[in-house]
Amino acid sequence: MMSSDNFKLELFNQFARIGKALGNAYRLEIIEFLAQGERNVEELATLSGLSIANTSQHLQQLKQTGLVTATKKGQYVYYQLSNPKVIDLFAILRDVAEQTLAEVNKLVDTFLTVKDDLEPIPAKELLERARQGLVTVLDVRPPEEFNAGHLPQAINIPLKNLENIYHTLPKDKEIIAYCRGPYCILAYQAVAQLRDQGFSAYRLENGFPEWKQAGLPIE
Amino acid sequence: MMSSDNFKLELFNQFARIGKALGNAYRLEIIEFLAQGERNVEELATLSGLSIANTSQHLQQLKQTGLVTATKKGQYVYYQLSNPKVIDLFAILRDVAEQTLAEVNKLVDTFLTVKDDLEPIPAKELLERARQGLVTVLDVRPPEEFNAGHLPQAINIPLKNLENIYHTLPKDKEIIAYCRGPYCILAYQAVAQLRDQGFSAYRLENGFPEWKQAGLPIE
DNA sequence: CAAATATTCAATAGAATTATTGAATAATAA
DNA sequence: TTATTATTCAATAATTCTATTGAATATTTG
Repeated sequence: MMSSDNFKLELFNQFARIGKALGNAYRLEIIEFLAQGERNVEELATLSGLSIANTSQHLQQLKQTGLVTATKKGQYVYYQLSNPKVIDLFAILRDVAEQTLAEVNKLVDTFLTVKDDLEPIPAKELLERARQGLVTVLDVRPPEEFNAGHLPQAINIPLKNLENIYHTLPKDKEIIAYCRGPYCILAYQAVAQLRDQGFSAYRLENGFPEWKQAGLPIE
Repeated sequence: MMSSDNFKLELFNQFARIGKALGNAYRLEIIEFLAQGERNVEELATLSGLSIANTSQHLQQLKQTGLVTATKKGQYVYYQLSNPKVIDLFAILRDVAEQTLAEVNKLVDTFLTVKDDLEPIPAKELLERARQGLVTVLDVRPPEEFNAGHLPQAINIPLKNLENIYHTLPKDKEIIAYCRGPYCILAYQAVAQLRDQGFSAYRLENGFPEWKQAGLPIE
């Protein structure tokens, strides 16, 4: 019979497995990608810039700790987050990092120079204003992520297309841009470009996964 | 100027530092001890069974990731959690582990055989019943953790003293025992012993730190 | 049936992590 | 001032982690 000290150590070793799984930048990035919707190995490798073998290795680790699940479709293996709480876990990990690691703030201050987040108006108010056509909600993620789920009334203009399309946007409406998460550069760059063109543009602080996890409506 | 890919990788490397810090069973245990109140190196070494040098090494890592802070008092260095959100982070990490790692449930089912948690009666109701003297709230942590903070109306009987003291407890009142966290064995063992002696005893599901983080009153 | 494609596995090398041991440092007590 | 105590540092060895490379496996296409 296992002693209570051994039991506790074994149990905490299991908890530590989750910590280890999150202890690598690429695996965190994969989690962020999967938070937008399921992806296959090749897509994840391309998105992250890793080799396919290395991507598969990281996915095996995430799978073995139960953070992701896999589904075979033909010869493609699609990966999903196993549980929406993984989004909450990553969100609070980022939050803690933001508050405890000076380097996070230094990086953000240096690189993400478009400062003002959207004033934290209630999500319900944003939804109502969007419904009334008073603001443009702009999703700058790739189309397949938009298709997997997005904010109600959102339009999808991936950042790389923005330069060619912004002139079709009404200038008399505020634009609220959002992306994969709170540190997604695409939303920052979109807001910067739009402001350069005279638009009144802001960034939603969180991304689509956090919005969804908050129980807010999605399409 | 840092490219946006580099920026993202650097930022996620910072997030990964938090994951790595949590990727070791002993550091998680230290976090759980510090969640009850500040401790010095020697105390933490004794509680965890690690050498003082090794304990200090783990503490340096936790300090460098900002999860703990240190305060010198005479020749003693006292460590604290830097931020109560670290308790939330550990709680959700456990929660995710519970849902994704079969081994967690296997360990718990095998070792913690006293099954019924307290029915999830609202904390407010528990508090009111304690105030009216209808239940006994029993804190089985060591006295220094009890002194650092505890549930209102709680009495402190460390598990090792319970055998000699339980006869002083009123048998006509339910006993609600709590400890350091949801998997703390001391509360399980207390409940088992009390039931053996004919008491109507249950375990509070969470520990003192989670109670506190929920904004519930403490003494 | 063979070729192509997607993915995983296995082996390897280098880097990172962890525990141990002894030395060094800082603060207090005698 | 010296001895004691508490803690940290540094070096080392063992273990674990990560990326790479090539092979193996599974599925689809021609």
